Amino acid sequence: MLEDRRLAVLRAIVEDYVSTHEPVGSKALVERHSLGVSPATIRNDMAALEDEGYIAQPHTSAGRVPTDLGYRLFVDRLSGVKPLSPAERRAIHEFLDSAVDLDDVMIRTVRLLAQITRQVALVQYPSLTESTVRHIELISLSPTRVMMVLIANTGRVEQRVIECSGPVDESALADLRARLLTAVMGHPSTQVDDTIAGFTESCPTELRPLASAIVATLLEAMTERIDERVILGGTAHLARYGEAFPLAIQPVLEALEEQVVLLRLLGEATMSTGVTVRIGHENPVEGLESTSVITARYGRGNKTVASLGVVGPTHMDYPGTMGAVHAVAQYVSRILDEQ
Amino acid sequence: MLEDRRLAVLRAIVEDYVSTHEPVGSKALVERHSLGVSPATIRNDMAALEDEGYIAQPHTSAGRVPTDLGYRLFVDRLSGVKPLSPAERRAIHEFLDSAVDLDDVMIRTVRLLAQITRQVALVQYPSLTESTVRHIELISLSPTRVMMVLIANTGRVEQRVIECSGPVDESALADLRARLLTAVMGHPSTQVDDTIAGFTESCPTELRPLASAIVATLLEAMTERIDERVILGGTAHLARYGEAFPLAIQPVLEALEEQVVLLRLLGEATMSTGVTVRIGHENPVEGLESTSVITARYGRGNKTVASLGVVGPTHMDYPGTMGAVHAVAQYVSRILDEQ
DNA sequence: GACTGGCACTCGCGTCAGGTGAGTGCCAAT
DNA sequence: ATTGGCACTCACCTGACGCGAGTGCCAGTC
Repeated sequence: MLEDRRLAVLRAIVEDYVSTHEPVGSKALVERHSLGVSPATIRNDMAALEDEGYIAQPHTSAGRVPTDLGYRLFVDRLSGVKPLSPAERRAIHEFLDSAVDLDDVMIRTVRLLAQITRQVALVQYPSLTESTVRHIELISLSPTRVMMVLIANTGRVEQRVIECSGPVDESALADLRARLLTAVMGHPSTQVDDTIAGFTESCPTELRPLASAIVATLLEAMTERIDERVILGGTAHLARYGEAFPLAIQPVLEALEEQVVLLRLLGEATMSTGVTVRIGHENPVEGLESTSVITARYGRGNKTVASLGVVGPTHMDYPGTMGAVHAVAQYVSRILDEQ
Repeated sequence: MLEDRRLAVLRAIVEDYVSTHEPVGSKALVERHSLGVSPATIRNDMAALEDEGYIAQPHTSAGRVPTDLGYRLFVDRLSGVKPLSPAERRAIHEFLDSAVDLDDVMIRTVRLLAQITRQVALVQYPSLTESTVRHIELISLSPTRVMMVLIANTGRVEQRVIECSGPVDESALADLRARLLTAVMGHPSTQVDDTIAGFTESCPTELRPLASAIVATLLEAMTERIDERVILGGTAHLARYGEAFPLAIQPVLEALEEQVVLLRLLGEATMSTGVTVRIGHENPVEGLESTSVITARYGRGNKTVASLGVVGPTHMDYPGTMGAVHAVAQYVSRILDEQ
């Protein structure tokens, strides 16, 4: 009972603070929410909540503001995931359905997510390592240069140029292409190392130098390029807070320019189903101590391929944002399935 | 003589203002620059410059600040292009030379440009329309779906999926591929419309439905995708000014998120050789009235392919930035030539 | 006629004092 | 356990004030 009301107070504080962006006091709280008790009682609860570290006051004579811990409790126990409105769902559907290729899907997704959450959006390209090889093409650019184009079943395309020690003729290339295809086509790229072992040796002697060069490049493209790409959008939303908040946007913008950082933000999502929320200092990234990151996995079938999410100030609308991230991840999964 | 000194005063004002970011007064001016006259004389010149619209004062009792017109005159007549230091040139060289593919070149370029100018950098991908077709590949994804991969001599790769009305067998695809290649390979993509006219009719009847679908997609990829890609970096530099300046960064960030806007910024560069500078309101883009854009073309051989540049506050170091943009454009051209 | 020293004037800016009010913590009463 | 009352604390706003950088103008000088 007592515990219940305390939690209700915390919820009310979070909700008010998120909507007004101002420290909330005991009087305002009883007025806006029908808590059925007097401000004095609320003050006692607030004092207790402050002792436990869920809220804090910026100055002695100011209202209370949730701490990271407070938001954490709110997200874990006090709020659900707010489903999107039918209109929003329809908008997502229409917007994503008209994408023409993978790049387009990614770009549309990041814009969409930024728009409906009014936050900075992050979308990771489908991981190569989690996908299967759909096609490999070898194209002769000049007598001694070959371009390898690698196409994954997710629609992702990788290209590499291979410098050869000697001239390569078309028929040799065609031969190698056929051999390569039978060796790796349809295999998950994680297993390519295995399936391709011994490939060079299986080729006729005269092809071996080229074959080994190609295999080396292929493996490099497969493994080294775990270097996944992440695109982001909606950075302008950061400036919305800039003025009114001590949330310095420069470090945030700097952090968001580093692919490595973006990958860490998205990558360290727990494997749990659903939406992952990381609040304030829970973030592993320097410069993002006063932001929260909400991510979800998306995937082909039931296999997760990559993540997407948003970055925003800790005082964000968690239920709504979680709902949006979840919904978008689902739709993107569906789109990828269709392809 | 008189005219000369007035221009010297304008130059001094621009230089001082760019380095201090504070309105500059007559006294400070004679102290920092050896103009050989008294502050009172300078004041007269300043009054004249103000009448002509080259400078302005924020408040009655403040120093002077250059207007857009003042910067324009400065750029046109008072400043040269400052060459980079040998160390900077070497850094550019090393950094760009280790790029592995076109994407990598672009990404490295944008980072480099942002870093040395300490400004927001823009780099346009080499235009498809200005390039020639190096290879076209048709890959069967499923019985009724074909992926077309289009490779330009700039290293750029476009992919499209074509839905077919009926099943397509491999031999038909191989046949079509060969016919397509002989038709368009090596041709500038601007001429593909012409060279491909009548292609469908030249095919055997049974291939025609697929052939026409492919031709349609090809043309679409060639023309509609004048929709060039522009990448940007160094947005964090915007925040550097945010605090101290009325330069609201939100509209700028918003504008920079629109590909169309970026293209207009880069695209409307005059065809003149060298570096193009657009100052403040000269910009055709809403929201960028208080920024300047400095662009240069880069190209393969002597054919310009695309543009790159930076966006920054009007009170930027024009000679230095112009030098950097120019140098980077040259190096990128060289890299593309080597490929 | 161009330049200069002098001088009165303007006005943004930083500082300080005082008043206001929202919000708190504590305590005695229910 | 809850509540009303009360003294206390500060952040914030406001207006007054002085400072000083900078200007425009004018009369004097080369």
